[in-house]
Amino acid sequence: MAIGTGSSSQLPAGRLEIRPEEHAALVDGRPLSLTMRELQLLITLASHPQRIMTREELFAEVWGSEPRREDRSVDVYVSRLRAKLGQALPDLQLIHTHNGIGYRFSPDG
Amino acid sequence: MAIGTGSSSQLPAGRLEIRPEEHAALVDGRPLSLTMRELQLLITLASHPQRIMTREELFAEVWGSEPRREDRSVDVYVSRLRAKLGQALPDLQLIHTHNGIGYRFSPDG
DNA sequence: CAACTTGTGAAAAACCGGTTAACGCAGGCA
DNA sequence: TGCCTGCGTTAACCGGTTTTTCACAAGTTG
Repeated sequence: MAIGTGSSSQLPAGRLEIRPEEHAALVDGRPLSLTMRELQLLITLASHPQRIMTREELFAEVWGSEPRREDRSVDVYVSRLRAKLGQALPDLQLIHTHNGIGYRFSPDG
Repeated sequence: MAIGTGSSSQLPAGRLEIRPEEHAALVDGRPLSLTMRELQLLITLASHPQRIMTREELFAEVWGSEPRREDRSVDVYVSRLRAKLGQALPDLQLIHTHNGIGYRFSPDG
């Protein structure tokens, strides 16, 4: 797993590679077809590995504002992201739910 | 045992580490899966080591209100907390009962 | 022992999260 | 312009989890 900090940065080991500046996320070198929101959510989560992020934090970074009280957008996008990641990486559970708090990205599943 | 005051603060020696701002409690680096109430109760207890805290104090800090007369919620959550802590740290008795008064958190068992 | 206190399991109620579907909007194009 | 397509948002449903509450067993105190 790698998050590119420049278009040249990448780690050799991981299967998932994220290149924010290229608007791309690759699994085994093949690009996932993510929408803008999905990609930004993935980037945000992956930028803080192992850290539990609240919906407010995620919404702030991806949407750039505060969610209204009952906003489920983050949930919906996490769901879609999981679906696409799960298809490319069936064996890994990268995004973990923390009930009552938020989500956590774990690079190693 | 360490209670993080910022996401960087941590003591090297202890096995239990609490990071309130990350909504996490770790034993030997591995996160306990605590619910919100359980975590808040642990944080509250651990924030006042060696101090006997009454049910009223604990309830006030965790629930943010006053318990009704016969409320046993604190007891129930202490029980659950002990169960989860006891599984991760079988040799330590971190939460002590003070009959007729309340509970006390002792970092060293 | 008798009265009181605490521990714990379990039922009931409330809440939360995953998912799907429906809707609206904007862009592309004939 | 009118249609089509894809994305983002919102709402609703369902299942699972958490919280609350209750009941009784076990422990403690005097």
